[in-house]
Amino acid sequence: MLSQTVEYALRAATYLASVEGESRTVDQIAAATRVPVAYLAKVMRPLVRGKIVASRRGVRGGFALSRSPERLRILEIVQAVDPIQRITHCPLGLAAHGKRLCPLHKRLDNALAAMEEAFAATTLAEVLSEPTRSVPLCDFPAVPACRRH
Amino acid sequence: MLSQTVEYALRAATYLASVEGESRTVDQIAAATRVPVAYLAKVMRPLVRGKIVASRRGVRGGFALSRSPERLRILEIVQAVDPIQRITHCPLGLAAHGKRLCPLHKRLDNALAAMEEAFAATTLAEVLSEPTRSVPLCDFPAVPACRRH
DNA sequence: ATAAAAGAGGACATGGTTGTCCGGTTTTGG
DNA sequence: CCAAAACCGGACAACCATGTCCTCTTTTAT
Repeated sequence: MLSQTVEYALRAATYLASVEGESRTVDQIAAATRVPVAYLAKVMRPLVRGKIVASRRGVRGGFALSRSPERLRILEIVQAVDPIQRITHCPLGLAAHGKRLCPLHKRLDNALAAMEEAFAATTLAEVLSEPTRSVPLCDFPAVPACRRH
Repeated sequence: MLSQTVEYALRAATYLASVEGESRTVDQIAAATRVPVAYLAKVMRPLVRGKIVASRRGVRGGFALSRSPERLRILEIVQAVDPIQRITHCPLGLAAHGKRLCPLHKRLDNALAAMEEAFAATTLAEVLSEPTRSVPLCDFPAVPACRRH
């Protein structure tokens, strides 16, 4: 239902939020979030293009959130990586209705809207500061920051 | 986001609802709903297994809704054909939290729940008797019933 | 200047979804 | 009983999502 890509992107973003704007390499993010490194590298690209994260190449490079977690809604991450396709016209393609959705597809679009709404309702900051005592992304052990140097 | 399979199943069910419990062959349903015949045949099988529709083989056979549209929620069709996988435990697989969902996945599951809720909120009958003047499944022309005989 | 670190991007493998096809089985009408 | 109608089920093709790998480019430290 939700793609792996979305899952991975959200894990990465949550992790980057948890280190408070600091920069982390793909390897660090992958290790922390249990995502295949090589694939995560691909997932990060649309996040960069979508200005969710900023990337820096070269030594001491990596990825960092480009906005504060308070201003980053989960929906933005989803849309950057695997956009929710709202139904804007009848997939049957008959022009007779003009732009009006038929009842069935109106309902389907409502369902998509509900999901979109759920994603729009939460910021990354809220995920981090959940009222519960649990740690985001389960309690994967604190990941060492840059150990070199 | 929503699979083709779900889309097709819902079209088929809506069509069968629109003919008031009468039986229709795969070919008739496919023509009415603009779905590839051979694939629709596959989609119908889980609907049969899920008791959404009943099938009859042989001459004058076909598919018919096994319940009245008032009692058929869209969600049931979705679940029969391509079940919404709710998130019941952290996909990171760490046992430390026990059965508790981490904040991120709680939110994701909320989104899935919202979608599930939207599907559960509507019956096929409601799709057919939409307050708007539009015809379900767009206005594909009335499909002739069994012309033989 | 050079070497190492790290992201960017493309080529390729794998698996699941979508879609086609065909033979088998059940049912009905004559 | 026989033939036609129709669903059942499995084999196979095409395509996209997922995942791996390798090379290129950028950047920094020495």
